[in-house]
Amino acid sequence: MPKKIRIKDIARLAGVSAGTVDRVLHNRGNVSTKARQAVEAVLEKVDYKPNIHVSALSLKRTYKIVITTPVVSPGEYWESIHHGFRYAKEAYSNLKLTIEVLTYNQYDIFSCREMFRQIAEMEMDALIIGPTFHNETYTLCEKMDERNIPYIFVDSNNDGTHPLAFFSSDHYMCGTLMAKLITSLIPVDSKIGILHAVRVGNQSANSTILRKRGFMDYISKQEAAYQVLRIPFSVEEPKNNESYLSRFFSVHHDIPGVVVMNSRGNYVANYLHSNQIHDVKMVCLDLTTPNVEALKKGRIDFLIGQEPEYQGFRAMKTMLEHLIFNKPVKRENYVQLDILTRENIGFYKRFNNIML
Amino acid sequence: MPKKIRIKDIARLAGVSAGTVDRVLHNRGNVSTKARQAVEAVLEKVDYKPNIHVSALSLKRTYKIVITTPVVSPGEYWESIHHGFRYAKEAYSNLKLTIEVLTYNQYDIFSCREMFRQIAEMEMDALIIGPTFHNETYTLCEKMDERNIPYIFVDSNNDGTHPLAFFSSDHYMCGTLMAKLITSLIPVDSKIGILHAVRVGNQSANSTILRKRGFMDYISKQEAAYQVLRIPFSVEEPKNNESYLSRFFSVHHDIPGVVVMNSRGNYVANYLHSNQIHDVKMVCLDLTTPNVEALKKGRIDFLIGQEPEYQGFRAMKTMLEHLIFNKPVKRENYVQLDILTRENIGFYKRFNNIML
DNA sequence: CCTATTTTTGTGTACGTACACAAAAATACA
DNA sequence: TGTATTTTTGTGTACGTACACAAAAATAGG
Repeated sequence: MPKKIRIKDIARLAGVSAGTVDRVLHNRGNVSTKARQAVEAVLEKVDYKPNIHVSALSLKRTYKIVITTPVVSPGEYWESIHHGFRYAKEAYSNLKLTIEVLTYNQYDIFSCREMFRQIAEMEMDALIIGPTFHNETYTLCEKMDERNIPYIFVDSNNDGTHPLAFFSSDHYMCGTLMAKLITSLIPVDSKIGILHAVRVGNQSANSTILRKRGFMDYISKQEAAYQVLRIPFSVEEPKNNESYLSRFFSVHHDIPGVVVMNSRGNYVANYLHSNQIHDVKMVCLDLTTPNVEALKKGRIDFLIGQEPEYQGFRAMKTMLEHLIFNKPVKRENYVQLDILTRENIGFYKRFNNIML
Repeated sequence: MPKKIRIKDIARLAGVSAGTVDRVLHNRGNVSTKARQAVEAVLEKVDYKPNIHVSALSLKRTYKIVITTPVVSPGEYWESIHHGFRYAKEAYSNLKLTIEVLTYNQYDIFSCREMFRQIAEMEMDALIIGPTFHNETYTLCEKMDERNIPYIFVDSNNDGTHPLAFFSSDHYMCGTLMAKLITSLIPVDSKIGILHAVRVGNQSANSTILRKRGFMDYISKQEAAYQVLRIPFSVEEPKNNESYLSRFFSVHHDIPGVVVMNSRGNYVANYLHSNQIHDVKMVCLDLTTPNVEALKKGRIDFLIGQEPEYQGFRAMKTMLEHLIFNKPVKRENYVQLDILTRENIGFYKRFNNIML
């Protein structure tokens, strides 16, 4: 077992002092070419891994990180992502961190535009973005690129930008998986109800669209001729949903399976239950509190999880380790698509134990 | 934000020196009743969380941990558990650890008995056990209890013993889940082939038996009348398996689904493929390399994962934090039952990112 | 009451890194 | 060449904990 190499060891091997090694490691400048080369030569040879816990302990300066995401509601998807942020912050509680959370209304493009305009001018060391509107996000990122401030996406990537990294599920594959699951539950050639709300004002290839594409591509590749029927639904304006659903299910009273591609599956599941419409198999998205309840009660058959806590945790962790320890970063990070049933939901850890 | 409380702070509040606080925290003795009470009173009030990274840094003594599990083969279940052990060891690489791995032949009770006899007498600070044979494990644990050496199980618990903790899947629920999945794939009232090898010499309620029970209980609760057929198979003596399988499938050529409750699902999947028997849905266990391949090729429909890397990681981590930092331990730890398909297997992280 | 012994308590150092500051070397300029 | 200035380098301290060791207090024994 090779002994751990320390800064002091590198200094000795390079014939310089520890201070010089430190300056080279952190690009602090004020190092002669000769000394730099000597240190770099040693670094080439040895496998130096700084003890990040000690680094954190010795760190003096304060880092400021800004987070912007859609508004957070209890028990919902974005709350889980924020849990991840907080958990990472605790894991690095010996660092001196200032974290500012700024949320926008994901159903109001003007709210987002105004918030992003402010953020673009703020003092900060790094930015974490939960994007919704493509153009607004793009504009913000352009500004960040200009100012040389690193940013990381959670939930989705945003085309044309240059993030340090993103943590997201593969939305297309998510749709494919949902198709696979619903078709395994229902007879061949039958109808499938599909509910996906496209957000007004969002011109981008957003996650729901990608999911739908993955879904339809899978269906069309099957030998069986499924009939996919769109169920009207609006997350923004819930008042009409009851009537949308009742109209749909009175026409298609024989529909054997429904897929919901946003996190409101519980709404449909509970509608069906309270209207005594049984035997409709359901595949839904996200472990929101009401969805999990519906799953446990057997009103939803499969629920897909996108590791939101993990996304938040990793985004924050990656950013901190980049900023402070200069750790190399993997840019593309697709998270697991967890398949949950009432049988295995109880063991799903989310957060209690997983990290650190 | 409340400032972090340190040993020094506790000392000041209790009117003693840092050394005394240290002695109380670590039960090192040589503390007057008065001083102890003063310190304990302060500890009641404040939320002291030692900085375990610094603790590790300051630690002088070496800890020895013994691991015993079945023999490890490349790409198989137990190798993943050992990956977890190693990963945890790396995560705590600033600790002074001596780890001794002693494996036994899980198909030879005498090999196990002899190995455990030796282990019972060895010098060590802690033991991690991957149990197979109930009585042999029980005897070893009795000895450990006597010697006051803590032990943790991975993969299964062992009745009647007193482990510090165990990390295992809920095997009964695993069987239930497999039943749920296979019945969702095949027509009602059809036949199901089930393959589960009971190990010779293992009288205990072992994991396979529990899985079978969970499976059968689920099936018998269904309205549909499935017919469950046992497929003969021997992991220990593979030479007859080919003929077992050919006999079974020639009789039951119309069987629509097969469940394999040990990790050899790929064997059946590939048999079916090479004998042009298609349209047999398969639900199998464990992400061994050959199983994952069969899943990706579409020869297996659902694969259940039991987080073996996580089991190993957590077992080691829990033991270290107990031994060294005196961290409170949760005894019962059931791991996730991950449902994998060819669609989501690619995102399954196992180890690359998860921990630390 | 004094000394010897034991118990209790406090102090100091190491661990590996960041960074401030002082010291030394190199360079500029007269 | 000598002094001033800048660049480069080395040293020392802090961070929070474990633990060795020395100092102080309490107790025992005569």
